[in-house]
Amino acid sequence: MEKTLAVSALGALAHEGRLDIFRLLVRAGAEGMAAGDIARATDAAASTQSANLTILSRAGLIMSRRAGRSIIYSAAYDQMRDLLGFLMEDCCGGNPAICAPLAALASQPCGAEGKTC
Amino acid sequence: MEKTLAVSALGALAHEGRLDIFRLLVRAGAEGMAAGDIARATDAAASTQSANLTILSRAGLIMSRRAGRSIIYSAAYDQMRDLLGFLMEDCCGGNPAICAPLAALASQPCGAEGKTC
DNA sequence: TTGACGATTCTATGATTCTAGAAATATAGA
DNA sequence: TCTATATTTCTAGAATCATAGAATCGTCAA
Repeated sequence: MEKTLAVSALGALAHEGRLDIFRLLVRAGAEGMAAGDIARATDAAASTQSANLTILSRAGLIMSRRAGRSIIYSAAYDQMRDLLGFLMEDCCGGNPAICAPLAALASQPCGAEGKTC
Repeated sequence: MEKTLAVSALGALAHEGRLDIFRLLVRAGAEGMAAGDIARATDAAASTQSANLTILSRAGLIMSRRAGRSIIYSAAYDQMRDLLGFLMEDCCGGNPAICAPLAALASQPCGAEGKTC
């Protein structure tokens, strides 16, 4: 991932409303959620909502598809993975000590103690 | 990690200059770097530099200590790990599919193909 | 104590971002 | 076609952020 894209993705997530939207979509899975349902869930004005969805889209963190009158948004898991990979890649440069606990965190099986995954 | 802190950390990193500083410090390891050396490496005005260091500090991503006339900054690896953990925790909610490649990414031994770590 | 140096804080200006109302666009159904 | 619904785009004011010069603070060495 390029630095510019990483900055844009980090900026998109650095907003309480957009972080809420993103987490909602990640929880919603591949089928996604309609823009209206997202707005209802996060209690935001439609136009504000739409602006935030655009920002997340442009950062590549979510995708959209039309279904009738609704537009369905879903999380772009690949991009999420790339972003985390980018951050982790940097974290290892001169000090692999941080890698170990991170690897432990990620490789722990779902349902293990202290994990929601 | 609390959402507010996560937003603040993401916001701190969502800036090219600050991302550069942070990556530099992560590479510098636990001994850190003096503010002046960072400014020289990133080619920034002293006051701009200082403002950015303050923002990263307040987000908990870096720490500082005085050494004579210099102030030495170093990356807060724990906070970095917590932030990644927070993002990963969310990514697993309803769709563990993303966990697997992430775990692979993180648990891959340093020096493996396609990894800088 | 004085001077030099490293760094921060103060300050003001310019740029960007946030927000939501109003208008416009796209689709479905009668 | 006409109407209702879902969503986006347009717009402008308010708020926040970014930047760097100038002044200040803390430390060291002579």
